Amino acid sequence: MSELNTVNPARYKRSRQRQRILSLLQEVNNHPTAEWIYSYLKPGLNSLSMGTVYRNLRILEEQELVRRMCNGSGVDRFDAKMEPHSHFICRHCGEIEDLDVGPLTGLIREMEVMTGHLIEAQRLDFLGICSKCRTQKWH
Amino acid sequence: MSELNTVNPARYKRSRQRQRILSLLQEVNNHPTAEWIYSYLKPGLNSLSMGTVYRNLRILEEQELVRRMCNGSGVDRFDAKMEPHSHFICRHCGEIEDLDVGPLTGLIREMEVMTGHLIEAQRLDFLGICSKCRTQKWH
DNA sequence: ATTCTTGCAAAAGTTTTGCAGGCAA
DNA sequence: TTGCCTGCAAAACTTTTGCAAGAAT
Repeated sequence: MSELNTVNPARYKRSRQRQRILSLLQEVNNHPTAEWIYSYLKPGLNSLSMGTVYRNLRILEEQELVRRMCNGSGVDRFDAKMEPHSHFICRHCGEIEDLDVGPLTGLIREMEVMTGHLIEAQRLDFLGICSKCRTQKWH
Repeated sequence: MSELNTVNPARYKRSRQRQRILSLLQEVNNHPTAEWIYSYLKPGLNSLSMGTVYRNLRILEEQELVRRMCNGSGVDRFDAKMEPHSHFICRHCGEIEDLDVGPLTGLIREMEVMTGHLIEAQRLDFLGICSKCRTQKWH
């Protein structure tokens, strides 16, 4: 299991900064931005810089330990939950919640046959108003 | 039908630039970037500027005549096909193809009951290797 | 006449990169 | 020792915005 949780050691060394970034992403479920990660880790890693955060997020993404999510806001978010799942995004408060929807196997097969493409992954987001926001008056 | 193809006239005037941007998006199916739209229209609209392109894309998006797609590249793409559909994105050549997958009604209901959220829209992308790229050696 | 729109240029905001020094193997 | 990694700062990019002039109603 620990082998799945580290970068390829033949290609990358172990650095404290990268370890902390990965551990943090694996512990939280709030799909943080690079800025949030930086602010969170900075107090315990005094010399940390944004360049390092961004560089490592790219490496972790390339090593398939982290996934990048781009919503419309222009700021990317990151997620270390790698099992296939979907997201619910509240268009009022912006909250992103994981939803356990497995791969849409039937649909994928159907699309593969119809198009001749090889489908390797899916990305499924639901947009709407979350239950908390629904109970308020503005909706 | 033409009423559905224009912005709210009580709120916005008709401008040549905006008309051209919308028409272009309704004619093509290549999910272009703002830069592509600008380059395409510039020859016939000599004074066009990028600021105008971006401003109008926002207005068209707000009027629900155009949808914004953010892939991981940091450059947004735009789509005037407003019927619910999915996308196939080739991770080799980058091509984006429309797939006619309607709303996942059953799944949406299930998720709504389970979470209490109100689901208003879905976004479904398939990622993989397109049939053209599959026939080449690099895969 | 009033209000929306444009082009231009500057600004804003996020992400990337070059470099010299530091750390890991 | 070799090569990856970091911090810093500058650069690169995409997108937004202020403003004065122009167009639409």
